[in-house]
Formats: sequence, C-alpha cells, structure tokens
Amino acid sequence: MLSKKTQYAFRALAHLALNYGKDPVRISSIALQEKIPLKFLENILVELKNADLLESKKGKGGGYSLKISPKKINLATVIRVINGPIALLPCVSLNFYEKCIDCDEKTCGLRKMMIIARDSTLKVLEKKTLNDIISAQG
Amino acid sequence: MLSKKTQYAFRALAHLALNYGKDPVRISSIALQEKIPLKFLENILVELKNADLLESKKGKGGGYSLKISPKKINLATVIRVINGPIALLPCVSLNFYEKCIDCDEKTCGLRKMMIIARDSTLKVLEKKTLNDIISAQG
DNA sequence: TCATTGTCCTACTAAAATAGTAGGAATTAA
DNA sequence: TTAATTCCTACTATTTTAGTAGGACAATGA
Repeated sequence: MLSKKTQYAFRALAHLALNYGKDPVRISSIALQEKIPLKFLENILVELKNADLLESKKGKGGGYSLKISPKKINLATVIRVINGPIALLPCVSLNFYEKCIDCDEKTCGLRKMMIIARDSTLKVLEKKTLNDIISAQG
Repeated sequence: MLSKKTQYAFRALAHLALNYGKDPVRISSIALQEKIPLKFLENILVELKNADLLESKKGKGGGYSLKISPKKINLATVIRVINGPIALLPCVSLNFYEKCIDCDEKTCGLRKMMIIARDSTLKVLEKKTLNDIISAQG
C-alpha cells in the first residue's frame, strides 16, 4: 500500500496540474484546499522539487508549480520519489534493487513470478500520468 | 514491498509444495533448510493453517503439509493472508476495503487509475500458483 | 534598505508496523 | 507415560510512518 504521504503527494500534484501554466500556488493554499497538514506538505513538495518535478519561487507571489507538463509525469515516477520501490521484492526492483538474503536469483521461482507481476503493474503506472488523473475526475 | 514474513511464507510453502502428497514436514526441518528463524516460522505456519492452506499433525511423525494442491494456491491468496492488501490504496482494495479520508470516490481520478493498476497486478498474482513457483525453479 | 511573504532546512517526537524471542501448554504416537 | 511436535500468549527491539517545531534563507515591493 502507498503511504499517506504518497497520497498527499498525488493530491498536491493533481492540484498543481490543474494550475499548470498559471501562477505558482502557495503551499498554504494547497494544504487548505486539499486538507493536508501544512508542515508535512512542505516536506513533500521539497522532495518533489528535488526530483525535478516541481519548481518553486520564494517571496511574495511565490509558490509551487509543475516543472513539466502533467502529461509527462507518470504515476510510477511519483511513487518512486515519495514511496520507494514498486516491485514486491527488493531483488526484482528496477530502481531500488537489493539482493534477497539466502536466495539464488538464477533459480528462484518466486522471483520469476514477481518479475512478471512487476512488469504488469509498471505497464499501467508508467503509462498513466497526472493528466490522466485530472481528466478522470470531473 | 512484501514483508520478510511474506517471503518466508512463500519459501515455506514452496518447500511444502515439493512434498505435496508425502508425509508431513516438521517446522524445524523447514526452518533449517530454508534458513528461517524457527519460532517466527511457527507463527507464519499457524496463520497459513488458519487460512486453510495448510494442515498439521501433532506429535511424533507430525508436521505440516499443504491442504490443497499447489496448483490451487495462487500468489494473491498467500499475500493477502500474510502481508495484507494488494491494492495500492485502501479505497481500491477488494479484500481490505477502507474509505480514504477526504476523498469522494465518485470523482477521485487517482482512485480510477489505481483500480486499473490493481487489476493488472491481480491478473498475474491470481493466475500464478505455488506450482508455478516450483516449476520455475530447477 | 527593510518589512513582509513565502520557501527551505534541521531536528525532534509519538504511534504503528515489522521482525523477531521466550516459555510453556496441548496433543498425539509409540 | 514419555518423547515429539504443534500451538498459544505475551513480550521486546528496531524501523517506518506521520507528523511537529522553530527558525534560516530568499525574493519582492514599498
């Protein structure tokens, strides 16, 4: 399951996607409208910024905005930045690979199944974008 | 990601699948060969038994065995018993449904994407079985 | 230049989940 | 009736999650 933090991230991103191309949006404004704890949201938005998904402007008239088009930000990317690996086993993760303890990858049958599962999940998460989220709501 | 507990469960089940139709296997024997902490494995096997995947026999000559064919135990079932929900959001889980906070399910775009992702994952996890695991290794 | 508006940074905390351990009770077979 | 084995209850340490607190830093506008 995704953490609440990740759900908050998606909500904030969807909010910003609706404002893509317009003036930056203040954290406090997102927090209020999306009902996300302000200080927690600050942390989240900084992480998304460090991942180059957002850009920010300080001072009066400042705030956050999407750095690239909502059509170019897919769900897998967001999950990886905030939540971590998508695969069900560390030894099967493309972006967060770790060796499983006491398991020979060449012969591990479970691993082979989990690769298939991972690919099936990724096929969706890498295709769907923030734009799909905001298009689907409404 | 699946918990280590779930990985242990899969290893133990694969072990028992290889012994399907034969005499019951002692916990200590599985623990030793699969390198799983004994007492932890006890807990896991009881849970799998309570979920009707295993049956046990006490006393001398006792141990655990699969209650049904390895071909009939799919990966989604095992994950749900030991790890919990497979879906990425509680509001999208088929077996562990919970309402998301501050989210209208009718209009939530994220939810719609997560349903698609869930179905894609489940298609694999419900089709693949213990038998596929042991067939793939070797 | 200086006050105001906003993001950014470091650090702390409470609660929950994970990954076990400990000790013995209950049951069965020989 | 003893030895083997599962089963049950409870405890513990570590890690992760979900925040909070307080102020530093930067940009703007007057």
